[in-house]
Amino acid sequence: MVTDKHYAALDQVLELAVLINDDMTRSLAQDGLTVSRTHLLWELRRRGPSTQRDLADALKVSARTVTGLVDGLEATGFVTRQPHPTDRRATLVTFTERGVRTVEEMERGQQEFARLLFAEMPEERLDCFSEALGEILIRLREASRLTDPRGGDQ
Amino acid sequence: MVTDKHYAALDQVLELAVLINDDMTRSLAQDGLTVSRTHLLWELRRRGPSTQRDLADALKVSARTVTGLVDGLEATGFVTRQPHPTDRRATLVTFTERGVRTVEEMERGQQEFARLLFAEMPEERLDCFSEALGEILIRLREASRLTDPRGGDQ
DNA sequence: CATAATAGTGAGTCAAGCTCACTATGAGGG
DNA sequence: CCCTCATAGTGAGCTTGACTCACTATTATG
Repeated sequence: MVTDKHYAALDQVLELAVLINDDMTRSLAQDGLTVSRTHLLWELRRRGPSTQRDLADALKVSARTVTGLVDGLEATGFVTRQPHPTDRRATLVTFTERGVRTVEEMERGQQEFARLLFAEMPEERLDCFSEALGEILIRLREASRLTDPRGGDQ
Repeated sequence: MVTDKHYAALDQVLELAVLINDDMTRSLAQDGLTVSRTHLLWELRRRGPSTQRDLADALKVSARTVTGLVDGLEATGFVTRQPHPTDRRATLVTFTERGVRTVEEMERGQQEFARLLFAEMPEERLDCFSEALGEILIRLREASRLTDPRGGDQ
């Protein structure tokens, strides 16, 4: 049985997804940054200097798309392409000074965002929320794994 | 203070947004339907026959964009354009038979989705989740209202 | 009636994804 | 050693969905 409560909760979840998305889009529209380019920067931060191939795999995007994103990020001075030390086919994407600074700013922005969402929430409620959300994510990941044509089982 | 718990919860929320988005994109890629076209269908369902202007406002999108979406939906036979009875500048977008059937199917899909996410969850936890999410949405809407250049205060 | 506002569209731009075809390089098998 | 195949990256060109600007047709108003 699906009750009204379930529907109400679903509506909340959908609204959350939309608002989070909007927020991301909006907050990054400076300095020629876009959502996708920002994803790439985050991934680069997580992995350190990487080949475009590795970035493509990590972002679940075609190699061609990464070429375009890196083109953009290079043009605006966030990253540079370096020759790969051992594989002359590959290039290493690395941060510039400016890129590092920008990512650090984005991290501060995320801290701010966490504060906005949760700072006023009593710990008990946060725990409950987090546990429920954990359950939901498990189900969602499972459903996603089953339907995703890219076969998201890593 | 922002604690590790806050960060963990934020990560969960971000993952939720991504998964929900992916799910929407994937589940609707049939019959020439896309996310935006589907949004328009939902809005049309909610409002009944509407002018493109009204749809543009409701979807917070330019009139030009709605023209394109309606073009697509008309081509695949989900909606038709009818002359407005009193204003000869305007056109009314209305469902075809097929459009109605499709929207009803989508509603069943949403029911299924609610079941997937919440059916196994004890009511207590669902209540707590929903309340916490409500708080969060209030803060998010507020933040969105402040930063949104379109001035989302209706 | 002249002017302003509104509804919709054509043309052209941009971001972000895709595929296909291509070059350059690397890795293995005879 | 060389021939073949795989891999890394890119050029060209397509799609969707957003945008703006300029335009037509119509309505509303001073």
